[in-house]
Amino acid sequence: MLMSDTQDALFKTLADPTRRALFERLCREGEKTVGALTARAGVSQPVVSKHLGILKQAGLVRDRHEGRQTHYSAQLGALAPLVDWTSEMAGFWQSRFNDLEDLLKRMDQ
Amino acid sequence: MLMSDTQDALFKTLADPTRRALFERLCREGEKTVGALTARAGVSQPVVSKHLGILKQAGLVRDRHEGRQTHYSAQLGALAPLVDWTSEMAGFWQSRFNDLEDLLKRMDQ
DNA sequence: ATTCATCATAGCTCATTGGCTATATAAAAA
DNA sequence: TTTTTATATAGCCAATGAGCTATGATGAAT
Repeated sequence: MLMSDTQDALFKTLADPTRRALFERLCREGEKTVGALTARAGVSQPVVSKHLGILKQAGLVRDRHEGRQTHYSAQLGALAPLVDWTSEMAGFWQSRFNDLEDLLKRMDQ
Repeated sequence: MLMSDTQDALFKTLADPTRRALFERLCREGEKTVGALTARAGVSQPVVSKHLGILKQAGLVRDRHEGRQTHYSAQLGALAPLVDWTSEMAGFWQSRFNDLEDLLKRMDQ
């Protein structure tokens, strides 16, 4: 799997507000059951389950089964590719500004 | 405009691979015309223009008109809310971990 | 054994959106 | 002035996806 696919999955996964809110709650409040998450999600339980499945597939959460309930928790390390990507973009930006040749090239065109 | 709206716009804007590729090229290679971008985008010129419009609306690029061509360039500062968000999530994570650490320390005594 | 509680899956619908072609706009060239 | 070039806009279509309800699967409780 290419890194760009990982980035794509991350951006796509976090692009949905409901899904991002679920992930944020897990980051803020720690492990939660599907029921607890549903209670304040503003959408139905199947929708919550679906979103959690997508978050899991992106590596952003993990699940732990305990009896008949499933506990979800945030996997913060999964955000690393996103941080890397932004750093990379910032790096390109800076190197272009520090590179006199490119600067002159742009003034020349 | 709320910050969460900004984050939403950023994530949504960068979720599309074609759009993200355009932004990446502008970060890597600096200012480009629509024509230059279209030449390697793999999609038609109107599609490129549309994506650039969306990137502009999200504050990720700016445009400069020169004669009959439009030059686009990346506005890296627009990524700040994204960096802030990831930092915030990491912060919640860390503080919860520290709370747990403190709790365990107290239980240990 | 039966019922209840919890979560996941299936199937549907509607809105969004990314792609296209055709065309409008506007500047430069002929 | 007419034509060509560069970009933007309009309008269409097909695919995606986020929501719903209904139901399946499974563990706990009665």
